[in-house]
Amino acid sequence: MNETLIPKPDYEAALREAGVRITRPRRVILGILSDAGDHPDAMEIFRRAVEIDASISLSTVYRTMKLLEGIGAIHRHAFEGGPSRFEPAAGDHHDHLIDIETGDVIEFQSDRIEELQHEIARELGYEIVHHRLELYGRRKRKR
Amino acid sequence: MNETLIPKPDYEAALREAGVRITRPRRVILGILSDAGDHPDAMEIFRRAVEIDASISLSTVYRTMKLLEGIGAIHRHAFEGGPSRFEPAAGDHHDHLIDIETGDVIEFQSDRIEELQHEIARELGYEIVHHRLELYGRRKRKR
DNA sequence: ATGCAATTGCAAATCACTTGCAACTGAAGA
DNA sequence: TCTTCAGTTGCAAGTGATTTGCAATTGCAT
Repeated sequence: MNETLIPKPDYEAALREAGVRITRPRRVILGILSDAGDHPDAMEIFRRAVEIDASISLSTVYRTMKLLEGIGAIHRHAFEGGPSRFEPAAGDHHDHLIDIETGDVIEFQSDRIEELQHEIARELGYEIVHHRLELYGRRKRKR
Repeated sequence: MNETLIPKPDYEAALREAGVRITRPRRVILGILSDAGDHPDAMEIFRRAVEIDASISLSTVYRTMKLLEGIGAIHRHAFEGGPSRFEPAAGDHHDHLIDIETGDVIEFQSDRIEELQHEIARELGYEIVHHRLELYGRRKRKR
């Protein structure tokens, strides 16, 4: 859709900065993440990885996702009733609308909602560390 | 805090209406849910249940939660990084603020946010079936 | 090129549930 | 009240997603 508009995140630099090795399996997984336009889960990433290097293991995919999440390079989303799905952390903050029929994920953003959230938290005596806003919906058939 | 203000849901009537038996284990679990002021998970409900009737099994707790969720008597919340937690469906809609230090759950409600959500979904060509809004925060120390 | 701690693949383990099955029990009817 | 029997239960085994132990491998700083 608009892949060309999104700058590919430089994962290798992030790894180097985190002081971890840039290994072959990591390079493969990172490549997949860089040009994933969707929100794949670990198994899907594994499937794509095996196409490139058959020796990669699912554990390594999980370990790499955890590592990348740890250094803040990707975000993990545990949408309802399914495995975690991942996306590059690059780009600005957004929330998700999940098509309950297809599993498609649509990103959206609302400053107004963000504001309201902080306002609510503040009133309750809390400061938000992070939040989760997911809309589960069904495509309206145009009439 | 305000247990006395919340009407205890009549679970037994709900079960009867759903045409299922009111058994001893169910009565015990229902009793626990009725006066749970918190948002316990299955294991916690099981622990409380065993106090009352040592023969209750964890499977029955899970089966009962699924049953109650199915008839709409309770809501299931899968907060980040933990097992599902439950709460009576009685009372009006609200979202949750989770204290990331203690796990405490605070309920809040914002008509404005609800409105905005529908507006956003509509603009994207979707109708919301349900949604999930969770704020994860830390208590502000009063100064 | 060498050394070795970081990393990997594989298998086994864990966590939160779910399910198969034989025994048990509400509750509708005799 | 007593029967009857499909709905329920406890227990153990099974799942799906993810994590972990460990021995073998491999980046990468000498």
